[in-house]
Amino acid sequence: MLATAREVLAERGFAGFSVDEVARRAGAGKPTIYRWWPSRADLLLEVYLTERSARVSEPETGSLSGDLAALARATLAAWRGTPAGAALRGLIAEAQRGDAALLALWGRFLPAWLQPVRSVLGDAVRRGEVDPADIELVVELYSGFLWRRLLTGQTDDDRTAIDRMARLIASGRGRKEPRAPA
Amino acid sequence: MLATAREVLAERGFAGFSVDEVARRAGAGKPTIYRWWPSRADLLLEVYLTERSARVSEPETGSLSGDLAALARATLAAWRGTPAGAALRGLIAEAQRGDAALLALWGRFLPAWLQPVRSVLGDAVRRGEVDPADIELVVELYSGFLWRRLLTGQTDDDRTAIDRMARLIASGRGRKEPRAPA
DNA sequence: AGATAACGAAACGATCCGTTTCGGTCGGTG
DNA sequence: CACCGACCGAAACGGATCGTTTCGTTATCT
Repeated sequence: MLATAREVLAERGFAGFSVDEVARRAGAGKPTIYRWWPSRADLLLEVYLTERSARVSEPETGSLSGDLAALARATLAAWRGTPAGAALRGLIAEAQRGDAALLALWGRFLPAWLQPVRSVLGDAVRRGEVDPADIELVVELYSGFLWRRLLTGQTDDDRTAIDRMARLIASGRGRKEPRAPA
Repeated sequence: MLATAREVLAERGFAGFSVDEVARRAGAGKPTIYRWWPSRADLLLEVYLTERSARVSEPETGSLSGDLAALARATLAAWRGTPAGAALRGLIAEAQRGDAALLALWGRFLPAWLQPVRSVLGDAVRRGEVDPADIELVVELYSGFLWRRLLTGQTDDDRTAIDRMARLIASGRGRKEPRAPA
């Protein structure tokens, strides 16, 4: 079932992803699909989560900028090479309808999605590389960078741009008084 | 006509924005709407452009971080207080369908949208505040920050976050070798 | 005044979501 | 071995929306 959804997303992208299409290909009835997933968005979400958790693992390069770059590259690779990218594009697009159920789903999904970045940032804080007060800023800039690339279809592995992004974000100059180097 | 579209967007957001609804309220026929705008997205786009060009003007604070912060706050204010925010949310959502015409529209719109940031960055380059090679990075981080906020509904005037974002982005530490101050 | 173009209203074809209905197939039971 | 009930695929339905077509009316221009 999920396999069929993945297949449709991979072949025709979010544009060609409809519940009817998935049901047809799976040789299943729509009621059966709606038995397990309350809405199309839930189906997209599950496709994304399974796909992504299987692919992206926590990097350990020793520096925040290295970790951020590795994480970003792995995420983009997963978006590029699996239906995860199409699924997330669909989720973001659908969330703009403002449906209450969608927003609830979103509220549960966003923190889960941000978990790897927060983990990497936690390490950096422990190393004294980042002021805890800067965490939210870094999370926002990092996710904004990746989402914008996803939504505009730029999921290619642009190493130099990603490295620059990671270095700038990790440089931590957002505070009024930069900390003296340890 | 545009006034009615603005009104619908303002009252019911992108969720309640349909061509039929606009036609009904305007006392006009749908064919008349489609005579001027080839698709719903074009209508959204024009609402956005008129709304935004009337509101956001180029800041001149003398520093890149100041300009970026002012620009970001003005943009968020326009999104918050006018139908422009709802219109852009709709445009971004609709673009995810991958329709060819949509992508063409997007290709013309994105550069126009980025023009104010690029202008501010041009000033900073002339002042020697920014390496021209960093322009794309700053543009990406700035737009990613704002879009992410728009798409998640966080259009409030979060001064401290915006200032931090502007300072970090403007600090220009993304290069391998930071330029020596002039 | 008469012809022509534009326009509002309504209906249409197509697509899609999410729900309901129907008929057949499989399990377990007396 | 015969029967009953739950599940499921298929199909149809109701509702919404986009973009198009048709039609009668109105307003404009000659």
